[in-house]
Amino acid sequence: MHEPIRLLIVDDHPVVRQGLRAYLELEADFDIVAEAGDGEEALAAIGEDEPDVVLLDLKMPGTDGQAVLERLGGDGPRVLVLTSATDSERVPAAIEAGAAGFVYKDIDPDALAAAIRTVHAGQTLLSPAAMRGLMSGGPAAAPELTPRESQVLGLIAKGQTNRQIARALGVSEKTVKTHVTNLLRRIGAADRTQAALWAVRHGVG
Amino acid sequence: MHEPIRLLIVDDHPVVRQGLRAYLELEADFDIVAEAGDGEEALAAIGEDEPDVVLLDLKMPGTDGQAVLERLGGDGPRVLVLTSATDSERVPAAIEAGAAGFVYKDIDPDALAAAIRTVHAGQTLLSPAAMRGLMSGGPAAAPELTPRESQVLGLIAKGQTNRQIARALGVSEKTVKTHVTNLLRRIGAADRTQAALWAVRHGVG
DNA sequence: TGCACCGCTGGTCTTAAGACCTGCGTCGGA
DNA sequence: TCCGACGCAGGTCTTAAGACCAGCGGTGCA
Repeated sequence: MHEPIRLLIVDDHPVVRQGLRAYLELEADFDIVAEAGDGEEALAAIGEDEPDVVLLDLKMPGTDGQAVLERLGGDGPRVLVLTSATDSERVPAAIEAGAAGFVYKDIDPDALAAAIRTVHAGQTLLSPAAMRGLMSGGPAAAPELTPRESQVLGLIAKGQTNRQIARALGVSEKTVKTHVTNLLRRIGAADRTQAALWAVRHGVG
Repeated sequence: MHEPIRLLIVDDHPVVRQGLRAYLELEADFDIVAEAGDGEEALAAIGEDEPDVVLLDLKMPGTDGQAVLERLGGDGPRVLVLTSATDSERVPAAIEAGAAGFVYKDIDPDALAAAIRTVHAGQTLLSPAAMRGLMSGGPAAAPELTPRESQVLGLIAKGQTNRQIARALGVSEKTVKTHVTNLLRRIGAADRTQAALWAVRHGVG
């Protein structure tokens, strides 16, 4: 009778956490012992709930995934980094800090379950080719925004309110809100402030 | 019987506009014909209300003061730039674009009235020494934030919410809000997004 | 001693923001 | 024709944000 793998899901977006929980709960050998929305909560959960494997998003406001890894110092649970195309430049540093591997957030459920079992078994999820691919080239590609979303993001990055953007573009505020909601989801930002900072980092606007 | 000087006040902060109106209304030879909260409103007001002198803040989200000056192309009303210690690096470009002078926002009311009359009379408010002082040295000095305000601003610039900041600093959210309110006023930002962008530009955080 | 500044915190209130529901019309491609 | 993407816009609802009222205690300076 083997013990289930105790999992902690760490991501600042409830949608991502819920999505991961929804399919990880279907695996009989997984036990999701906690969720955390930021690094501090994650560290607390690691202390209290003693997960075997942490699914850790690196990009979180405040105490982020990298800080968690550094606080752990290679001790404790195995850490599987959740990343996305826009954030993969952080992965090498995370591996350096003790992560046992990484998966893309849009990985299919079976592959994710397999990745969890692999790191739990003490292996790492690193192939030299994959690491080289990650480290080659310049900044990560920006996610695909529609032309209008890019335009709205550019104006957010100039500090405009939705109302101002609506006026500038000659559309309703409701329409702007829709674009904002959509672009936030695409770039993985929780709010406009993060979106503005993202835009600055990625040379938008 | 001479005509009053028709004034347009352009600043995105209602507090600033109200403050200016409060003391300019006391001058018998001034007639405040309009206010505007951003560059587009300003241009519309210039077309409709035909001010003689525009008191123009350069730093506004969206269509800013510089854009207004460029759109005017040196035609139309005399423009007196409202600036603050943190924004004086924009003044030379504004003068280049046709502004007739500049005053600091914290100027005393009598001096402001005199400045308005001066530019209205066709003169400029530029002394070579003042311009040299503006253009010498590097980036403008940051306004004086308290240590705590700087700290909070740094965390805003990392995309944190008030709640997250409160947790990170070990204080109440109420306290964070107070610091935010105070620092927004000091740096002249209308909201946290603008504050974050300001911080990025000024190397805070 | 009085005052200003600082950090902390409570309260009330308004509103901008954002999530999530919906639907329409246009366009392009299978 | 159907479907997805896109842009536009309506609706409902929650809540984070921010303004502005207040107060406390500590510190430093005139």
